Amino acid sequence: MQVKRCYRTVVSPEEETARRSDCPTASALDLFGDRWTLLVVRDLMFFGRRRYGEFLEAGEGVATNILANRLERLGRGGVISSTRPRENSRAKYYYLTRKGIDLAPLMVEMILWSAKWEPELPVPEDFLTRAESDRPALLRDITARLEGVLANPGSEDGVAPFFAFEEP
Amino acid sequence: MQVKRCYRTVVSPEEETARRSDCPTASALDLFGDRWTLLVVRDLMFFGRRRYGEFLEAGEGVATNILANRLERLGRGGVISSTRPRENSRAKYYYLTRKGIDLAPLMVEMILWSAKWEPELPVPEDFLTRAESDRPALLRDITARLEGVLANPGSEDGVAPFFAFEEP
DNA sequence: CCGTTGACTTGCTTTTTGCAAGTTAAATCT
DNA sequence: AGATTTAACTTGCAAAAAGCAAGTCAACGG
Repeated sequence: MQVKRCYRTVVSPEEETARRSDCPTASALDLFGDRWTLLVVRDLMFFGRRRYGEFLEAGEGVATNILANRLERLGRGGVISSTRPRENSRAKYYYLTRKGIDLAPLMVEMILWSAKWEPELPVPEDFLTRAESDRPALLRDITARLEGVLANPGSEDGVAPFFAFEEP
Repeated sequence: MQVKRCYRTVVSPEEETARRSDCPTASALDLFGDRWTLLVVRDLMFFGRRRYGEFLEAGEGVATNILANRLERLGRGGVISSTRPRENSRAKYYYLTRKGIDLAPLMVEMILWSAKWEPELPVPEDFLTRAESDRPALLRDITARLEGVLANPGSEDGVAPFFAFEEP
């Protein structure tokens, strides 16, 4: 069994961007194939979180260095970007780019799969029924909100969480 | 910034199945949030690979122990299962369960996202056009093939790769 | 019977993760 | 205005996971 060599990204100084293969699946996994990256996408997409501190408090307990690393990776991957709301502000708002917004179908399928196969997880009923009855419409809704954020990413107005996923 | 604790799976003796949170996204990532797991799903789903050696030779270069670990994890997660084609045969055929087959929409969205945003990757034209023109039909086609395998997983007949992804 | 193949396991090294503590400049309070 | 707090990170170190090479062990093929 002869096997090819694997070359992969390095965490530290400047992460390489070499990809393992030309497979689209492998290439996507090179960018977000880990336990944290898609959670920040989720936070941006469904929970209206957009700041470092908000991601940290999201509940799953990312380490601060890992979060910083994943934000950087997503940024270099073109999935997110960031602005300061005002000049010289220390605050920083992250937001999904068009490429990031385009992950919505993937995220929705992931949630639906989990909902179906681990029914004890709390997924909002109306999310499921809307996904069932008219998925394209649901996706248009999600996308439209995110495009609103993208159009004015530095707005200091809070971003409303996607209705189906408001937290208690 | 107060942050909650993270508890996670362990590789060695008996992997725990504790989940980090009730979020469906986080829960899914607990199962397949890494660089290799979904590649074996891809192999089973699109390339007609179903044996250990075939996964190894897939081109991305998984280490043998990692592959064994991921197969075990997917098995425990109910995504795949395996049979021996004949009694006392050492050969072992892996196959997607219904839960695994249900990952098809996720996988397809992932491929389409990669194809869109990294256009230099070689994705078969007809896959893209079919996905564009009638995605449900494409998914039914993929699913039907996999259900064929599931109905007779020990068959020693080769599984044809999904037409769109045949290799050179 | 004997070397080969297939499906792993084991042991060790390197890389990545996790965690706690530290840094720095803006924002807020007194 | 000066002191304190907060936000967004770094840094250093320990623990876990990934990567690599080599080994096992029972069928299989000749």
